[in-house]
Amino acid sequence: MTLAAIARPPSLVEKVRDQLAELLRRDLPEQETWLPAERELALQLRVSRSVVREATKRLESQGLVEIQHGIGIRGVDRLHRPLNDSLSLLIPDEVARMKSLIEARLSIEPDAAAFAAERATKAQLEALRRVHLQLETAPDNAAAVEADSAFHHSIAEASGNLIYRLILDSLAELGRASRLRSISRVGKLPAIEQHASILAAIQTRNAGSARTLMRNHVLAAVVDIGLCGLEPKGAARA
Amino acid sequence: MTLAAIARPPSLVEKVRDQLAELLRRDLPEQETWLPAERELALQLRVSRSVVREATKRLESQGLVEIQHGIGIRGVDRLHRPLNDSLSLLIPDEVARMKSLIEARLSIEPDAAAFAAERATKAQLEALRRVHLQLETAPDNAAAVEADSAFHHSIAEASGNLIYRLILDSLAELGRASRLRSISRVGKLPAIEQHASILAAIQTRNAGSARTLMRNHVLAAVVDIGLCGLEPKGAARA
DNA sequence: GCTGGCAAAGTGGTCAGACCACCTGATAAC
DNA sequence: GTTATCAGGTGGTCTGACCACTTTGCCAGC
Repeated sequence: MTLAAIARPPSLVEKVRDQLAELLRRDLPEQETWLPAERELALQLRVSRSVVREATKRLESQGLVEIQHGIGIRGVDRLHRPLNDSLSLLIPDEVARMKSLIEARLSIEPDAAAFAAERATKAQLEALRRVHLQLETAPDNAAAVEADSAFHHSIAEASGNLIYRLILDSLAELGRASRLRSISRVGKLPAIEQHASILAAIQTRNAGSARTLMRNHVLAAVVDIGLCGLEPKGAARA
Repeated sequence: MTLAAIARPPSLVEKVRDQLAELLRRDLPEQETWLPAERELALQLRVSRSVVREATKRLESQGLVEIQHGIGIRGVDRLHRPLNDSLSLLIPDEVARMKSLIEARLSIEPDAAAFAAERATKAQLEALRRVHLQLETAPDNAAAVEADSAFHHSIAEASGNLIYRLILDSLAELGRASRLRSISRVGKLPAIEQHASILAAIQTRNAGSARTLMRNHVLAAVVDIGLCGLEPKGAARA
């Protein structure tokens, strides 16, 4: 016999959090949002400042706001941050983390690229081209890493699957250090070339090709870092 | 020119959170852990109770502890919870969420099964068999869903990749409702059969077969729910 | 007029102590 | 023995004070 947990009336903090989250979710996409000051919020919501503080802190760790001492509370879109924190906690060892990271990317990114080839809107294709150009014209390594990440992010975005986007954003942030190492070692030319071919495949709506090219691109990164033996045997993919 | 952000000394709350997190990470795997009471913690750490509260609240939303009114603060392992919350926030619409969910599972679970076939330890194989038996002997639908989820969880565990485990745990929780619907409609027999064949493939270390079977298993779930058209074209997999 | 430093005001961060709401276990009444 | 009650401990909320950080804009000095 399985019993459902008793539903408990939500605490004040939860109510405040939900109300603020709802407000942010409505206004966020449009423009930068600043929440009122803590004291002001407490006044408006008829609760104590402690409650407001706990609620906003919670929103911060959910990646919905950024609290800045002496400045205020700004609405942001960092929903991938919690996953990021979880992974850092779960896998403290950096080498093990990198290995798991690559495996996970190999599972997800090729599919994301394939979906992007199928579904990308005109605006998303335009964004992809623009971001790709940014990598070509990047003045230094740091900017190159930035543009590299942005390219992968745009593909996840174009896949039309928000779960892909969330996961890949998080994995990208964890792998940022290795990306910098990789670009410092082999330069940005290989990445540019591979990105170009992936972009071409997506633009011509060739999902299969996009998948294969993305797979090879991620695998190339593995080689650049110096890891190996990541492929599961019996891989029945192209 | 790219500048690094100024490193700011961590706030009190962050220090307390890190210290407690470290303590929990060390003790958690072994047994149930109860944190001292808030007032006691404040005394020991020489900080005010507010700081302790904010820190523990943060740990709660990270899935590291569970705070119970009138009882205390218990260390738990719910690291997948934050991802779960993020996804619910990101995709409020349930149908869209379910669609993205299946796509993501199709990307990850077959690979996880393949890795499990390669890497599962004796103990993990034993656990898999035990969980499989639980599904066969489940007395009602609720128990069947439970056992079903547990089987997938065990495979993620056996994949040896904690990222897979974290992501799949979260996706499983989001899909729990649909699992119940599915089992109510078609019964547990198809699931048992499919699980059995996957288990066999893993036990014989046949990674390719495990991947294919898991893929079909997830696809079967799609049919049972009544969704379709999820496959990206040009899928170059078995 | 421009520059630099300084002070005021507004923000979040921390503190202390009180009281409320909830849960448990021991105790008293039956 | 069973049941009702209560005391003590827990987290939840409130209050109001003070500290630390930022921005802003005034103002003296150049």
